[in-house]
Amino acid sequence: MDEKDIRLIAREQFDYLKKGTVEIIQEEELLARLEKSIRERKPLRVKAGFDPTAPDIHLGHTVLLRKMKHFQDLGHEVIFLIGDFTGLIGDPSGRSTTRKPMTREEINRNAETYRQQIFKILDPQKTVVDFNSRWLGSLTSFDIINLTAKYTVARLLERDDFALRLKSGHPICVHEILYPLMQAYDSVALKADVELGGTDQKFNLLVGRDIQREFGQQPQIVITMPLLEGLDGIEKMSKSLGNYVGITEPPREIYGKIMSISDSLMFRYYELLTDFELKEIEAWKREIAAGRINPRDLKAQLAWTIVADFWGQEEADKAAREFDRVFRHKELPQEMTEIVVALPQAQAKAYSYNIIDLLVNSRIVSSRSEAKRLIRQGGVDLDGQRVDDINLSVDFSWQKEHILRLGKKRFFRLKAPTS
RNA sequence: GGGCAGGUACCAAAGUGGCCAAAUGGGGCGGGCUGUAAACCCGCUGGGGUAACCCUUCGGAGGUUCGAAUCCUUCCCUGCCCA
Repeated sequence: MDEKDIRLIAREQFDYLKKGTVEIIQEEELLARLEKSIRERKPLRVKAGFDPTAPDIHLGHTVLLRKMKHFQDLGHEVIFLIGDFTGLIGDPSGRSTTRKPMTREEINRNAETYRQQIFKILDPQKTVVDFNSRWLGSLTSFDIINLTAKYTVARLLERDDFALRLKSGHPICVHEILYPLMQAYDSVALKADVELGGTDQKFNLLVGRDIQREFGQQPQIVITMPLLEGLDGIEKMSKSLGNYVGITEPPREIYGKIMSISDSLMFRYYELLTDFELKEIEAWKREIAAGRINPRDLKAQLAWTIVADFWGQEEADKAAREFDRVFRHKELPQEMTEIVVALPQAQAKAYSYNIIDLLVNSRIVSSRSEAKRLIRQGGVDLDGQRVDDINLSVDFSWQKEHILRLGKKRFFRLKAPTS
């Protein structure tokens, strides 16, 4: 292979990798390193760190995972680093308050869940899963002092999160300041060529470059990926905000959640979560503006595609059918949560139960006040009839089951006790 | 170690003796409109009660008072300034 070919292939790889990124620091460095990798037949070491806080991987994570996959497609070595040690500290990124440190057990459990989930996207054969406690856990106090001596307080405090907290009078603990240094040291330990992260990680990733240089290594190339907005379209997708879609959620849930996003968010999701070409997506926008495409159909295609990614096409078809059935044709879902009604004998009068008791005792709602509130607001439906009387008694003596609907989305099949 | 300012519901933030289950905004939930859209409009958002009303809540624990989120004591937590 001559130099010209090498340059050509490197360029091709570069373009493939650049798609969807926010920033590559530095582009020329990446190009140069791709060339070197091809020339020496040595794959690049690509690192991405994950905090073991969320037991569920959601679509937000997949933006990054998909980029990791792209590196794998090109034969590079991808290291999925579970920050089990740094998890004990808590990443201050984007935080206005100190993160609560996790326990060892929680971290282990979450780490295991990660392992089980990431291979829905990454190639298990080509993925190295590592834990940073492997090296961080055995650093001596001396090592740590030595590490901290390589950076200044001012540089650590200049980052936005800290500056903001400092200004608004929120506490910053010393261990939080140390976080970026620890993450940077991961790059040293792994001799990373590239580190991937969300845009919120930019600061940490850059510290990695500086620290690697201090340790006599060539600084890693930093690639940042956009943060995916959550279902609300405003905040970033996160478990704690509850605006997320977990990749292990049932197909129907994923489908439904995607269908509920706004049209503008839909395009964002297309861009970051599917392999559709940007050109095609832009064309759709024009078609919608011209009234030639119903955005609903496009959204259905998005929902289908995402479900198919994680559950296969058959499940995606099923989810789509079920969705149409329940929400377009207003029919009952095929599967509903079944609840066997069981009330204390004293309250059971010939298998006739008060609606409030029914809701509370079957734990569908958490208090009697809430049950009343729901009924008064017209949010409770029994066998297709809106319940407007909070004293309604539900008869199970001749009819063995009832269909209960709460709001628009929650369905229950209530069954009489079998005894 | 000293001085000052704070800690209010899911979050932010008013309230500084009774009119406070606690303004307002956000979030959430329900209804309307719709494409389960989004946006928008209306309502609800501690618990018990059909209701009158009662019970629990304003960092923790005590106290003053007929009555405390509000006053006092003490403890815990946070920020700022000084050392």
